[in-house]
Amino acid sequence: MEIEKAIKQNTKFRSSHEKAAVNLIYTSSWFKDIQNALFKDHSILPQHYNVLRILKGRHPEPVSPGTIKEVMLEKNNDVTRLLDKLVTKGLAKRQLCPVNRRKMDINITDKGIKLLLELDEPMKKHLSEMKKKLTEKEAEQLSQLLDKMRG
Amino acid sequence: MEIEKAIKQNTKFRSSHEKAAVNLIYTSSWFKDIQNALFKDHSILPQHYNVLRILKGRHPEPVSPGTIKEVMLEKNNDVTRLLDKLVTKGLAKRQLCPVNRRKMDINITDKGIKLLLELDEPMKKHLSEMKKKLTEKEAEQLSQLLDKMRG
DNA sequence: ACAATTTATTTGTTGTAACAATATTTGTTT
DNA sequence: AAACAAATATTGTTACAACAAATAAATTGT
Repeated sequence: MEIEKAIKQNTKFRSSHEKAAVNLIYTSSWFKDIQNALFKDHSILPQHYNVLRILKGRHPEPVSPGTIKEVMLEKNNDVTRLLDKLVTKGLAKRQLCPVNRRKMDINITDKGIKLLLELDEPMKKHLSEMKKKLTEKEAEQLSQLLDKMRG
Repeated sequence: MEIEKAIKQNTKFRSSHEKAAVNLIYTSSWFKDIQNALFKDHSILPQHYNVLRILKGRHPEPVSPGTIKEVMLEKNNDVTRLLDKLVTKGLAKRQLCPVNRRKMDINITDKGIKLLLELDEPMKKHLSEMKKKLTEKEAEQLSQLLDKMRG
């Protein structure tokens, strides 16, 4: 559905750029609602999943909160308390970095890895839904436009 | 910058669709950070701005919280307390709807309209930044791809 | 070696988001 | 008309986000 109809807008947008901006916010919110539902059974949010993926990507190397923040999709988050939650849930562990004691060494645990494995199937299904809607070429094009938009 | 570099990803994405999904979240977060900064001086969030725009769009007709929720960009929000804030700040007013007393009549105030006017200039500037990065055609294309992604 | 600066993370606080539960009014059925 | 169901908004509660301030360790300059 076109964005005008999705938000029941009667007046036209002032420009294509404004329309694209509104569409970006609307679509990302729509997308995040779907993701939230995906993770809900495991009582985590998309941000937590994102961090677990980062940790697993470097496993068994530890990662510091600072590095996590740098590579996270949504940088605005409170990494300390986000990690608190993962540690409390037993999905990650946190130790003082012996080399630089200002830092923390964060690692994913076996339980965390297991959780990612469990989420693998639902995630694939989620992506396959997307593949029904966008061709390979369109997905690439979308990425390129988003890259370009950020300049 | 390409999304891989933006999030310092060493491994390749599993598919173009996964890349586009990650890029969507990353870009919308980036975009929202900019918007947050725009509204910060007035102590409101993008959601509040969005609601004020909706109210102004129908002014002087009142709008109910339910209708607001329907047409909001981010539907997940708590409309009641979002309106509480606007009312407290004197930007909107809330009265019982005389026709259907389950409903509330929400209106934008003069102060609210004035705030929108003040934000008009910064918003235009914001959009013109975007116009430097995407051509008219590209902005349209982006909207179309986002529409298509939602199916 | 010591003070000042920078880096890395945590903590405190306030505002907002998510979700379920609760009124309250209206509409529907018998 | 009374009972029941649906619609609409609010409230309560817990979790999370935003931002500033604080802590603590490493680095730099003198």
